[in-house]
Amino acid sequence: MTKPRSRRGGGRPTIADVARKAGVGAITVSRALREPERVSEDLRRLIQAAVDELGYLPDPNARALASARAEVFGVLVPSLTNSVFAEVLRGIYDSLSDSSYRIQLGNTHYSGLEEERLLQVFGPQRPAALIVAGIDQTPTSRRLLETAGCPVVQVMETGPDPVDMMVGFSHFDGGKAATEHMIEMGYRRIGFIGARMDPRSQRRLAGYRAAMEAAGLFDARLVTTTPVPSSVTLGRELFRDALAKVPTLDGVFCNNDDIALGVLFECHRASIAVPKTIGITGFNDLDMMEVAFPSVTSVRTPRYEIGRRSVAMALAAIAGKRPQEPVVDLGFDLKCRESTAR
Amino acid sequence: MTKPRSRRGGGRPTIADVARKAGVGAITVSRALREPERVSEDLRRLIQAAVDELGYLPDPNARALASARAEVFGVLVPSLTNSVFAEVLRGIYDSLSDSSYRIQLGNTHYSGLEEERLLQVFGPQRPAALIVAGIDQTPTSRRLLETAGCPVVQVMETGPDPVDMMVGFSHFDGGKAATEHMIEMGYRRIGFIGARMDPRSQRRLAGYRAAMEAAGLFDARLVTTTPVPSSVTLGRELFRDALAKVPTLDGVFCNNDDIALGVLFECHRASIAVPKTIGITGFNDLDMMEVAFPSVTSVRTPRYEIGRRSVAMALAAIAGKRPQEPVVDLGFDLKCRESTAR
DNA sequence: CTACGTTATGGTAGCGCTACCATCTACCTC
DNA sequence: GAGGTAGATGGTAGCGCTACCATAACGTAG
Repeated sequence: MTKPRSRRGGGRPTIADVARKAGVGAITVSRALREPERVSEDLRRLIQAAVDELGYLPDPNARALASARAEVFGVLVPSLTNSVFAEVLRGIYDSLSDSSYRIQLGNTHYSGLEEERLLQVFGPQRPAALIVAGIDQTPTSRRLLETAGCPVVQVMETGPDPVDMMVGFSHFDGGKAATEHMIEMGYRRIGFIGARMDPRSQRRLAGYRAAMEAAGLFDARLVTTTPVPSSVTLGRELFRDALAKVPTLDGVFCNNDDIALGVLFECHRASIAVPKTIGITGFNDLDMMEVAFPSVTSVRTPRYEIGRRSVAMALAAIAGKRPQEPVVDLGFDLKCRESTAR
Repeated sequence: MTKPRSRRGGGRPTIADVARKAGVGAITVSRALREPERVSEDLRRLIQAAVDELGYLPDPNARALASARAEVFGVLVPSLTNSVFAEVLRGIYDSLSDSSYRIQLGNTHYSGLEEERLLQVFGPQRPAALIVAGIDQTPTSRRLLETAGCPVVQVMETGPDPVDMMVGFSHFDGGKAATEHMIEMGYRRIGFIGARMDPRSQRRLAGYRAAMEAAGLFDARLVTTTPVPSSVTLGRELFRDALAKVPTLDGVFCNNDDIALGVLFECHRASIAVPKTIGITGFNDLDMMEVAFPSVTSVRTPRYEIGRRSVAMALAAIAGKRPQEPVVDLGFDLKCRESTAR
């Protein structure tokens, strides 16, 4: 008359099985697994033996329900194919692979509405932490983040008024530094070429504009942008447009490296000398920019490090040790290469 | 003397609150939400009104515990930065964004051991489906997949003996087709350049070798590989090595497009004419291959479609409608471009 | 020797949902 | 009109864990 083992559960061992085998209470097994220091050495060993013998693995769903907290990091990025976010993700994953946290990834497609929807999906699950790209959440998203009841890290940028914590750098300063470098190298009719034009791109453009205006070089006709998603192909096309608009163009600051690569290829194709006739600067400094011919000047951004740091801050907050300074600026690094070496 | 609302839960509305407000049983609310067709029109409306008014959102953890099934797709890829997998992921995400499934992503770093660890983490959660890259799982991983109790889709390749279902294409055939094309275009001393050399790269190499041997052109010295992770930089270096080893080299079939791009840049830098002196073929056909100068011949692989199809098959299996044919070969498409147009 | 922390362990009562089975009401069928 | 069937609804009993509180055992102070 033994009660049928676990009608629904499929028969894998539960904490009660372990407790029985070890001759202790279920709660002690639970403790031994989560806070070993609160259980005596002897019992701990006994319980570990039972766990090993039965092949017991705690049920994360039951755990989450009972403790009102899932061992899950929710991560929201605007794009999966943009290698910039891929590197942030890599940093996040590498920092979390030793822990028992799972990662739930959402793709917002650069849409505030989609971000809201995903936060609504993530929220009820009570994640351990949320990492979101960008600082321009909609009011609804912001409220959802504020009421999530877990640490929140906004990544990629820094800015005033964090929801909770922030790790990133100033895109405005990056755009400004890149442009100033080109001016310094003697370029004058420097175009800005940008696609997608998400908030970060906008701030890079603002940095470009500030530098150009400070040098008395700004001209609205130098700016060529489109809301269309960025790609190498698009870089080529936008460059053609820019050149048609301003034939005297002598340099371009590209919104990102994909665009810059498109420009570079088009220069090859049209036999335009780089850096002599046209100077090129990219943004992000993907691996290939250094290898390209000529090598391309770019603003190196700490993507991987942003991922790592965001997890470190979240874990600290979970452990109750909130960082002194909730906003971390990791800076950037202008890599001057052949494409602007006039 | 009302009992304190939800000591632990934080006070958000539960299914019982909705049931009370709508004047029905809790189970009817549950049904109205999950199988609306089994509840009468009237009650459905009543319940929906109560749900909206209270802002009720079901607790996914409680749901998962009670039903022994989480609304989660577990996805395992070997790399986050390799844009090939990024596109597969994009396909998966796009196919799942209308559903209530969450996605839990694991990064195996091309390691069988890490794959095992991740499957061990994913398993106890009882995911609705598992999508894993590759068909060369370790025996342990294979057993974990077989006993996961949910649909499993192996993606990127096809092969005999699927765990459950498969969507991909033949890397061997792809490598063979690319090599045959180069032979046809008149190249003779065609090198193979490959990095990482995961199982799929190995099969592309095997395809290359088969084509070369069939033409009586194979020479072991033509093959240059390394287990080091692939990158554009590495492409350049391996090409230099290959050229030093076989100065009469007149073409290269590259393991992937990153390598091909590195080769192309090095040719520019060393003033080697492409396609005249050296022909180049890549693999995957990333967006930029068409834009490169000269444009680069490559094997277009249906990455995005693999992602979409894998989800479609998994969802069908969840719904009890297993596809007739569990192995789907999506093929590939050789894109002949300037880099091999001798 | 009593009072009182302090530490180690356990029992009970949920967490919020759904599987399972029971019930109840039409609506047939013969 | 008895019996059967299908469809709609609800009650009960968990799912496997942990929060909370109780208890026991052991010092240590007064």
